[in-house]
Amino acid sequence: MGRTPCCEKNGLKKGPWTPEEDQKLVDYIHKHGYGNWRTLPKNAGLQRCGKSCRLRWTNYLRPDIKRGRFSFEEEETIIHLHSILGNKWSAIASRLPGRTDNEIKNYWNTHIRKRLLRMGIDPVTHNPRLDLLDLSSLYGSISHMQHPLHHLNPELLKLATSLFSQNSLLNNNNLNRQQNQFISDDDVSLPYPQAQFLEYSNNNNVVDSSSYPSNLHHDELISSSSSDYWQANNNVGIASTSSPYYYVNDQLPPSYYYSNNNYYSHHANLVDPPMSETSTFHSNNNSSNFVSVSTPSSSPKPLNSSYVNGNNSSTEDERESYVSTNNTVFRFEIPDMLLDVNAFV
DNA sequence: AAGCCCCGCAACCGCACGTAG
DNA sequence: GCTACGTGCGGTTGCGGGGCT
Repeated sequence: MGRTPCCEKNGLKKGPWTPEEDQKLVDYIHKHGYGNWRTLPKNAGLQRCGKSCRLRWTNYLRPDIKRGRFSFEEEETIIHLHSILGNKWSAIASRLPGRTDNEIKNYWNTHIRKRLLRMGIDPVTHNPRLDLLDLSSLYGSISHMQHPLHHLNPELLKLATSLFSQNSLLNNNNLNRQQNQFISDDDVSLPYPQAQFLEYSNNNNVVDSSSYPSNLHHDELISSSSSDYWQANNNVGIASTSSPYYYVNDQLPPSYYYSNNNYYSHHANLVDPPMSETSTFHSNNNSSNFVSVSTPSSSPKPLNSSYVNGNNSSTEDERESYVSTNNTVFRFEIPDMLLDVNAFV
């Protein structure tokens, strides 16, 4: 025996609400409160089903609803919570005062999701879409160096190891074997093999793993809840098993960092200048000794570096170019000469 | 100016879950 | 345990506005 529908469709209005209907609903709720949505429309003189009334009230008419554009902080919160909770819009909404699950869901689907896709990030897993990375070309360039270990910065080896460890290329036995030979002389495993951390400091120096807060251990990071915060060495960070990040300027949303008078997204394909579609390693003109690895950007929009921290002067397009996610970022300090892989061929 | 297309968002739909009788 | 009810939730739809040709 199936349950009866929430309302009889016959004679009940559907579609957009009129101001008169809104007023009736608001007046009734102000006078009698809400609850028992099935009988409410009849008592309020509305030709609507209770469900429709409830939706209208909770998503639009409720007095505590905050309307208008989402702030950067709200966006960051949504992205972060989504990386933890998935499509639990009501749970996410409960942490964003004044925002409804419907509003957040719409905003996700129309803005954030598309943005992540453009950035080469899987909006479901919040991981870079490594299937888009042409790691084989990178590896091919490195692997036929005569003495690669003598020339490569250990950080670069770490980077390559990390990337290969995540990439489906590892399923290729031949590549896997080569890689094992390649790194066998040194233990270059990342300190956090399952969770890569953005590492940088306020003065543009890369923060070594050893400078993580001394009382913060790997196991704690990996097992901590994703909303665990720690503060040490004047840095503020957030530990997240699904989308770890480590940021240092508590005035910035966690997806931004500051370097050489420019703000950067965690994702290197958002930095200025735009990345090439084909190369994997890019030198950053603005910070001469940084290398960023990104998934290819599919954004057709030009990028600029004039983003002003968090104010409302930027256009929506500008915002879209800069808003990032709390995802993994690879950022390593590598001498310029090492950037030219061909120099070792 | 008209037609078309795209996109954002409000609203709807169907299912799940908790609870009372 | 079964049924009906009330409500919550996530996915989807479709309207309307704006931009483009």
